[in-house]
Amino acid sequence: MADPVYLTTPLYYVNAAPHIGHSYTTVAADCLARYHRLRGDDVFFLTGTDEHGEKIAQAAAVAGLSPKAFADRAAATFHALWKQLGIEGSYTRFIRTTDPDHEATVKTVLQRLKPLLRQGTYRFWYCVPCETSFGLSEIDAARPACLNCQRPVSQVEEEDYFLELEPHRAWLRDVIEREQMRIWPVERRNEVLGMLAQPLPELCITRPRSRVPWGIDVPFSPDHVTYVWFDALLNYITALGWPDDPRFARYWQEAGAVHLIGKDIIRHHALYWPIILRALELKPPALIFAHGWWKIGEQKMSKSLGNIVDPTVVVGQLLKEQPFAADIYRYFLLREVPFGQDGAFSEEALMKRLQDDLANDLGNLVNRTLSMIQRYCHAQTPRAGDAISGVSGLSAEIASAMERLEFSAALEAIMRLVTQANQYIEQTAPWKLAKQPGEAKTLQAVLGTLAEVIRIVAIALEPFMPRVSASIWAQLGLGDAPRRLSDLSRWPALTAGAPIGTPQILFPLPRTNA
RNA sequence: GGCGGUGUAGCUCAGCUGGUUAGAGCAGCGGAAUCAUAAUCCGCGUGUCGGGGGUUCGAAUCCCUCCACCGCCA
Repeated sequence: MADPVYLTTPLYYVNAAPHIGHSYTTVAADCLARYHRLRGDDVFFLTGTDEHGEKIAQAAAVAGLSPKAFADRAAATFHALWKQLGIEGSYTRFIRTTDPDHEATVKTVLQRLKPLLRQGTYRFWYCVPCETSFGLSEIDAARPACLNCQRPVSQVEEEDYFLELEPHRAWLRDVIEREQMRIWPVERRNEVLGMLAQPLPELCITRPRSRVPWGIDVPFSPDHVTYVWFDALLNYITALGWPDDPRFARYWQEAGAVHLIGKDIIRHHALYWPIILRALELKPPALIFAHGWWKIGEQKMSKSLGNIVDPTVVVGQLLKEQPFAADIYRYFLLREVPFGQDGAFSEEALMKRLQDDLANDLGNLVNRTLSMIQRYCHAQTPRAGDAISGVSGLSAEIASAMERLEFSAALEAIMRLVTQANQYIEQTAPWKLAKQPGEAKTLQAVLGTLAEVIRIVAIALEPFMPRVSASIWAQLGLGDAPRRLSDLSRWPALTAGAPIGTPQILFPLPRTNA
């Protein structure tokens, strides 16, 4: 039967609008989810929003809203973005940490862990004007200044509940070294192992309600709410209906979780999370993949620099002339940089990918082929000749790339086939064959071969550019026929004589006025 | 300060456990073609593989050291 797969993005913290980084993780997860579905796997794909904590309460106050109303609005923004990027409908659930089932899960977990918790004193830095706290290690004790406003911060103490991590350190190191929990890319794994070379401090998992009122109740202490990260991580099991839902057995225990995250939250996912799970006697995730950051040109993206890239602007404005703007953006994110490394976003780089890879190579290949079929074959699918050389290895190449989450490598392989098809056209020169009546059969075979290649490209592109893939599919006249990964290695698969669809320019480019 | 990483063509990078003339994409230069969105295709790279030293018959690939940059931890 179909293999279960459990994929997650982090729950995005709703204190700020979604930016390119949020979209990166979700696009990658969607691509992986689509790939698995194309393969026939049974995918549970989870994303959502993280809505508790002091920063949300603050942002809400600034907006003049209740925290919940603020979070509602923010969650809607994320929803809308995923819709725009072709991801809505792909995720199995959009979970919010304010969802009732999640709050119930958190409370259940706290009850279960209560015997393991220790009450103690939590020390941290606090900026009174910002109402923001910072961990002890975040602030330079020699010059204690707020990370937001640079004003002086002071150390504060409060009574909280702690979960001990140190007793689990040796176990965790073992689990990572034996690859029972994989951490990719390997640099991140090394970092985590580095963290595990020293004793782990306790994890403070509550906050006093008096200071942070916006959080999930701690069932055994009316004076406390749950620390937002502790709350947020648990979503991964809430969504599967832990503890009793059969989906939990299927997707968590059987499949093993694949968590896609940004490298900034590796600690929470690779240290805290598996230990929390162990305390609950649950197995750790199967894979944590921490991707890199998008820099803007040479610079780090930051609020203070004012250079935050809003995907809505990229898709809705920069690419507004494009019928497949979202797919172009997706292609750029997944193709430009190997997953795991930092990348540089720029309008020039985006436009270059659009023009070179998509319009000139891919779009042109589809268009020139279909227009020749229209002209030379009465718009009927010709019978294919032999496959061109790049076809046979593609399936394995994609499989091996996707297994390692090397999205850019998979796209590179697909685009290599596109280039080979363009080369094939030059070599066979169908327009010359068309002028030689004796070559009619060869002409048909050549164009049939090209149609098959385009069919294969369309299937292979589905996870990356679903709408472009669907358009190519329609242009081939395949309509509602499902795309399946297994058809990647079928040759030929098209029905000779079947009518093709209407050719459509995939990536219209403005005339170059040079 | 501790741990780890990186430094290869103008740019971004591949080069695994050492072995024929060090590669790709992009950019650049020259040419061909006209089916196609002036889109495509072909040809062209003498790079001190960061510096120095060492191991080896042989090193970009191993070891030492120095320099520069980066990450994580403290």
